[in-house]
Amino acid sequence: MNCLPREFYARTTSEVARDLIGHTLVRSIEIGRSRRRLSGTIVETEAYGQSDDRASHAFRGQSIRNSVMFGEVGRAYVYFTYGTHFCLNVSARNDRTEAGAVLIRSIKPIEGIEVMQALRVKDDLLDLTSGPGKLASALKITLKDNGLDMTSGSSPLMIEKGSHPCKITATARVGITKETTRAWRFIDASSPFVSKARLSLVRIRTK
DNA sequence: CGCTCGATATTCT
DNA sequence: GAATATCGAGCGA
Repeated sequence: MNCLPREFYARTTSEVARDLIGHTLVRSIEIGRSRRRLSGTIVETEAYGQSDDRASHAFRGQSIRNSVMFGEVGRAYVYFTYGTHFCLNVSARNDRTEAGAVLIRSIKPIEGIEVMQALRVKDDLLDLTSGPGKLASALKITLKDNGLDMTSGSSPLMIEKGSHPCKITATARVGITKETTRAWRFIDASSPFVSKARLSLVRIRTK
């Protein structure tokens, strides 16, 4: 359909993370007997590598949890963390790398906003999907979605082509304690829908 | 506003 | 046992 093709994800994870900004995350869920389409524009991502990246889940090799990071690119890697939240990644890496993924941190809500508000039990648009845990909750993403093909138009979770913004900013990743100086977080700096990351951790470097 | 802290399950040491 | 790719309530200014 209109999905980003598999080849899009077969590149260096930081390039994929940067280029995902502006594309559209699309979610299809069942409510009773009908299907609802939820979507939003990706405005914030983070790249995670493997043996070169001590902050990556894949750093110590393959396990049950991170196996999607080692498999086919363009698939959903969902994990559970802090006992309460799910986070959505898409697997990506170039052909010289064993594993990698891009964490989708924030989207700007577009379609199915009232459904997201009900799932989040919150109305404020700026607080609806501005963070990886919030976004997963608003789109009803759980471990059941781990491994879904995000390049297929028939998948309940996919990424469609959007318009790439002209100005993207790279900053340090947030919420990690290792490799904190690497500028592998990418945001559409003009969007108010990026997460409110602790500013003290963010070193701005305009690209 | 901004900062601190507790929740809470899975993974890692 | 400790740490965790987080969030939101509660507090003080």
